[in-house]
Amino acid sequence: MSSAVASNETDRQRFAAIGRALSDPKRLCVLEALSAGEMSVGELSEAARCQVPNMSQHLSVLRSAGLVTSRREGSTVYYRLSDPRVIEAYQLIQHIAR
Amino acid sequence: MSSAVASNETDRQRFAAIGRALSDPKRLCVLEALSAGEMSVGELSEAARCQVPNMSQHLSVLRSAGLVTSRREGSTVYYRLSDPRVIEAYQLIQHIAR
DNA sequence: CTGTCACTTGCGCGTTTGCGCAACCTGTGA
DNA sequence: TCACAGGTTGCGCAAACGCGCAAGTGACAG
Repeated sequence: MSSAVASNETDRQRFAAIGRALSDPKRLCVLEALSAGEMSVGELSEAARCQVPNMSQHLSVLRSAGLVTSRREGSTVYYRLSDPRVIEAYQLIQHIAR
Repeated sequence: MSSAVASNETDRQRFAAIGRALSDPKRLCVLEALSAGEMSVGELSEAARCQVPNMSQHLSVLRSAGLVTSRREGSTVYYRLSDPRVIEAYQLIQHIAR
């Protein structure tokens, strides 16, 4: 079966976690911003027009879904996409939405 | 810009609706089932091991996100994927989750 | 040690979500 | 007309979510 799609319940829960990470406009805004490269939490919160604690929570959702990774430099934390396919998936969704 | 990803707030809300549709294991189960072809609500509820009214609500989420369409034949309603790219997107998510 | 800057975490609130259950439509056949 | 099978819709509840705000942590300069 080349179009392998079938999976078990626990797998689907992991996949659903990714779907959930993609289910909020501000988190999508973060992905768009990070597609241009690394950004700090402060910069991202400005891009999404929300407060820093709120952005930190959104980033934690994206991080536990495995879509972004973080790196600390001094007191600043930089986030980046963990996988270029994340943007591919997002673009596919954009096309599906026409 | 070939990797066009930027969008405005209202667009992102539509994209987020698709993400939300992908954020539940039972709805993903539906997409897997429908990747093999049309199915009735009763068959889908059996595949996802849930009650028919519950499945009907999940299908309504998928339908308003534009991922599935329905067709009535007698008293039976058949659902199908509205776009083959839906499965592509789901497979991408599966790969991202490893 | 004391601020201070950059984040993260905890808490409380209002809203949304998923679910079971009952009621309601809508075709189909008798 | 009646009953029934296949779906949909409405309701109520517990759990999860997004958010603002306050407090906590970590790194670094003075």
